[in-house]
Amino acid sequence: MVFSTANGSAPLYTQIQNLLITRIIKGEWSPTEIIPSEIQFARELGVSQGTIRKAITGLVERKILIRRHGKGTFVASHDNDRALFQFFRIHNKKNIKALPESKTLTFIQRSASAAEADKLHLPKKARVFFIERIRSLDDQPIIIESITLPDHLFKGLKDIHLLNTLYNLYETEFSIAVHRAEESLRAISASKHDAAQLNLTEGAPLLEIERLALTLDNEPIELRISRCTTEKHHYWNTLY
Amino acid sequence: MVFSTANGSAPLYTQIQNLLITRIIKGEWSPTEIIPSEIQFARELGVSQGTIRKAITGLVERKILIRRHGKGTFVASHDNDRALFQFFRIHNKKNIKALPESKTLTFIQRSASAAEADKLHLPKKARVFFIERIRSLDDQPIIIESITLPDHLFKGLKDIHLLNTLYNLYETEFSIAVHRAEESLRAISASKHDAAQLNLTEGAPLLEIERLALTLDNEPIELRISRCTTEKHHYWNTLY
DNA sequence: TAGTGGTCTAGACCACGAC
DNA sequence: TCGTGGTCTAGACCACTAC
Repeated sequence: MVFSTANGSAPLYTQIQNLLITRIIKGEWSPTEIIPSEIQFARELGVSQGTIRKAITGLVERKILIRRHGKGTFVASHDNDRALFQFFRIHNKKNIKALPESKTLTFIQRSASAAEADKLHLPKKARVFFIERIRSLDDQPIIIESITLPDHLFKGLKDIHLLNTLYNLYETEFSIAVHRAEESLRAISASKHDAAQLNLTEGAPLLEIERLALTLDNEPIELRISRCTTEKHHYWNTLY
Repeated sequence: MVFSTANGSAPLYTQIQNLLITRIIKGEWSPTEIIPSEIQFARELGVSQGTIRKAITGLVERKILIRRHGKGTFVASHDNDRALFQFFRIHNKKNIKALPESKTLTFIQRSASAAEADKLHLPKKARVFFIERIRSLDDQPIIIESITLPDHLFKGLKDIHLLNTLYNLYETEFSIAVHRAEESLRAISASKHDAAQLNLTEGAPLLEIERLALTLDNEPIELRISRCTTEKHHYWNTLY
């Protein structure tokens, strides 16, 4: 048995969860890839299938793994569904969401601001990619969004890449899997620039969403600031 | 066996979950009260303890029940912790929350507006309680909040009641348990009234949170509109 | 048909809390 | 000490997917 059973040690299934997470972080299996079956794991680790099931169930709940009945267990990935249902919270009046269209305004490399470096855990003035884009819902420009990415993680990123869903792009082209995102929301006044892009008057109230995307390893890899007009849309959340 | 095992029927643990939910809704056990032990349930329902455990685990995850090791399983309640950690999302710059102080400005009964009646599933112009209050964080007025309650559910509600945490009050005084809340967030401009109460200039951007609180039975029981200045605070959310 | 995850059982043993 | 929930096992059988 590879696990500690000493008095006071964590339960087996917790140790197995940590083992799985470590192996996923090491890249032993990538998003969308299948992991060994429960029975194989049970044999490999010398525990019962029930214990493996319990460990995997926890990771499924944390959206680290996905089970498919009859097929196997897979590392979670940012497909369009996840982008839309887990990570996009802007709804229209009927409380329906639609994947927005995006138009890139700016795509440059520059030095990180002090705030960006701080939030992305980068050295002062580290190089970053900076992207600005407009997102439209129902053919109306609703969101102006600025995205900052550490350039050492995204070597070779090109303007053309930005057509895809970003988190899917990070995964497939740069082997960076976003696991969770932390958002803080504020109300601000539209700048002249914001207002021009969103067809509003300067000073109009905008919902500002600052999002930091993190990997399973808790490394911040994207800072995204979205400013949204909420005349016809809103940010939706459910509390339990 | 009281359960269906016909081909195509839901799993036992799902049927047991539904049974438990039904019995909680009927009021067989109230928030904070203990429910029978797993072994008792297993005997009563003629299934194994493992199946009961699986059913209860699901309800614990949905925050309908709470387990206490060595003590028993209890119906979830809105204590201060839950109010603060699950249902209050306003943080300060250090990303710390503090339970706000409240000062009541208005406490009246009146007819519901069309929007209120619609959202609370009430007949047109049904009578409601309407409360307006200011909430302060760190001694600063931050939030102006208006609350609408169907008066038939809150018979005898008095101004004096409002000193408590509201969801706890609903539970203990009116036997109404809030299970979840749906929020929609927008940016708006402060009205003259808002601005005066929050020491702001008219037109300042405010974060407006419209919250509908629902019971386990999916009945809406409170409509709450909070307008927050986000100069020194923000709304915090994590996505997975 | 073979392999996967999904359900359910019966039972042993552990850890916590109240008495 | 007793009753509670918590962990872990071994095994039966079901349901879905692919071949």
